[in-house]
Amino acid sequence: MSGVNIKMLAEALQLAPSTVSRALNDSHEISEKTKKRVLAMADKMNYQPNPFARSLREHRSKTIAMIIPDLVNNFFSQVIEGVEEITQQFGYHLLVYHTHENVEREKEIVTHLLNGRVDGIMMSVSHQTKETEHLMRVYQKGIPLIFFDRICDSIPTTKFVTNGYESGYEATQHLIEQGCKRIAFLLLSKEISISQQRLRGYTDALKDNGLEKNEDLILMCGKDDHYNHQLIKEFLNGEHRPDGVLAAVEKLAITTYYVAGELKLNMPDDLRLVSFSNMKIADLLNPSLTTISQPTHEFGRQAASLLMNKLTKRNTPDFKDEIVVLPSKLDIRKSSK
Amino acid sequence: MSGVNIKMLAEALQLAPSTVSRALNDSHEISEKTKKRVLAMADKMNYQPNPFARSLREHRSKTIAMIIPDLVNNFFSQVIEGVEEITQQFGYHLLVYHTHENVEREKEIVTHLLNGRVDGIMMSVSHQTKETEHLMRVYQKGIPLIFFDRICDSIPTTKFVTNGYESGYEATQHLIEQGCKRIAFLLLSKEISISQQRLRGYTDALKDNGLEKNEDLILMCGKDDHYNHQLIKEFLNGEHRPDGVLAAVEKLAITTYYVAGELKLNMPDDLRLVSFSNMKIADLLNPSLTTISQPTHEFGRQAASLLMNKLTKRNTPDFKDEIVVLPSKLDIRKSSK
DNA sequence: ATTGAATACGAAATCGATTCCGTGATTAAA
DNA sequence: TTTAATCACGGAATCGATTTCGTATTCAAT
Repeated sequence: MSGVNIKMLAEALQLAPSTVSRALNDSHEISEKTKKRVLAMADKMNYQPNPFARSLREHRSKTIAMIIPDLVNNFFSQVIEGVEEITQQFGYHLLVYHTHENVEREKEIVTHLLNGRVDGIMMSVSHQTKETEHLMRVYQKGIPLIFFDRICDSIPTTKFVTNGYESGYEATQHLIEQGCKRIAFLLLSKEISISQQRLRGYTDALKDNGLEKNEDLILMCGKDDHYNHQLIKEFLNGEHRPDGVLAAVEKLAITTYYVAGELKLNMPDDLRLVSFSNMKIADLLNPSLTTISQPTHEFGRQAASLLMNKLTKRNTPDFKDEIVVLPSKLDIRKSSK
Repeated sequence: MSGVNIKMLAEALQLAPSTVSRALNDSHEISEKTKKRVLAMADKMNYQPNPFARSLREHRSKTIAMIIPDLVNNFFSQVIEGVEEITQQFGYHLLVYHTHENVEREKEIVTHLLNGRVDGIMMSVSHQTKETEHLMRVYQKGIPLIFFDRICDSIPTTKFVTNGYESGYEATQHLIEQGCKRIAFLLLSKEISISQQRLRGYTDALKDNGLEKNEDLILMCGKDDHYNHQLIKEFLNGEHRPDGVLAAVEKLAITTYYVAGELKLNMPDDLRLVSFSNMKIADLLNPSLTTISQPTHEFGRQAASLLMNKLTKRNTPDFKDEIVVLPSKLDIRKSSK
């Protein structure tokens, strides 16, 4: 049934379990000769240490958790790739949990991880998570915690974000330079926290270019695609329709494509579009989509590296309460040119 | 540092640890009154059972592993979503490992999972994994193992695949009906195992329609995008260029779009294209892409359900050595119409 | 020759939850 | 009223690896 354990190994070698354990862990207390014998026998008997016995004793699991809202948006898939690249190098295991933007689900997951199952947590909070008590408990328990993208400000730890403000500003500036006079901003009401900086960049760019800020041009969309479609359609069909659109999230840009098609609006002539997005085939859309893309793999790699460093090196100081900014990149394509 | 354990709980309640354990597990040997007291105190002291102690004792981890080649292809992201949906319902944890199409990496991962860390494994093998000894070891160890999409025939267990043959046939038939005479098939050399059925569907459809099979129309592409680009460009630029293309994987369809653009080939007039793909925005490509999409979430849900059933219900028979087929769906769009 | 320190290993406790085996008390059956 | 069964719980072993104490030997130093 189960495999060989250290006791069986010890018996086969006519040694005590303690000696075998030390030999396997390359302790200086064991002679080279014995070490070789043990290693050889362990190999021969195909010995695999029991991870739970070890974790129980050592109070660490060599496992970290990644808690994310969703995967369908390929942003997080790409981040995971980056994370996994690092954790594998360190021999750590990666548990993945989805909150599906549900705060209650997030609480459950986080609470379940309070029992030591993981040595560290990387997470992106579910939209406007107001309550932070469950996160504070993780922090106070001393479990290394890192936020990325959707961060929680009130927890004093390191957070990785992208430069939403600058990107929003840059994208808006670009649209203005292309001659847009009425630039709209599309965002998901659920994503306020992350979209807010993008929105500020947008409004500041307008202001700096002497364009009036117009609340009517800021369109709050919801979760339902069909509803958004109607909303955007009315918006783009109105008398005072915008000549430029900056979408805070990819899915709203997609909907804009559909609506533009229905309304026979020609992009970029009738409407210029820029979107925050990590789509790989922006080039292939009709017209190709100007995007602001985040350094997803870098997100994963840097956050995971910081965590791995903390977990594997002795006397590492606690994470600084700071926000690390990884710049996004504006790729201008035909939808805005 | 660490949390409260069952012994501390017992002390606070003036009970034996064994009694507390039984009360928490709702044993019939414990009176209702005591159970209530224990539950209340456990709640008050914020007791969280140690998962490693439990796993060590029970020889099960309530964790399963998902081993996949890659995530960038959103096929697997979507499957994971389906899996996670099920595992969460059962309170199971999900470990994710990527092989990056590297057989050696796959062996390492699989071998590491032989120690009981997971109760079950769901995997999609890295391309043409010829050696199956490492998989056989998992099977012989008695760890429930399920394959999906990229399966390993020689292991007698349940495998989930999609109907590549029928889809390949249907797509080819569709292209023929649209008037294509010279239909090409694009595949990745690394993906032979999975593309082979699609290829057979393609060739049979040609045969059944009285079209000659032409080896020159079957294009083996490689891993490098740039190389593929050149290859496809020469292919589509030749004198005997095809008037229809069936791409076995999405990335080759993407490259075809680029090449068609460069060569000023008009789709669908000069070239009709159909691709196996799970892209969500096929509608938005220029022209919109006709796809054969797999039921990804269903893949994840069904495979995970089968596994959960096996792990949580007593006396479940071993997985049958069978192949479950989940049909793909042809969505005809402008690239082929 | 005696003391001191390495050297190389063994015995047993430990991590925290579960469970086998008892055992005193209460209740039901004879 | 005696016997048997049931109830409700305690004690201790157990899962498998690590680690704290020991201890018997060897070797060098005084």
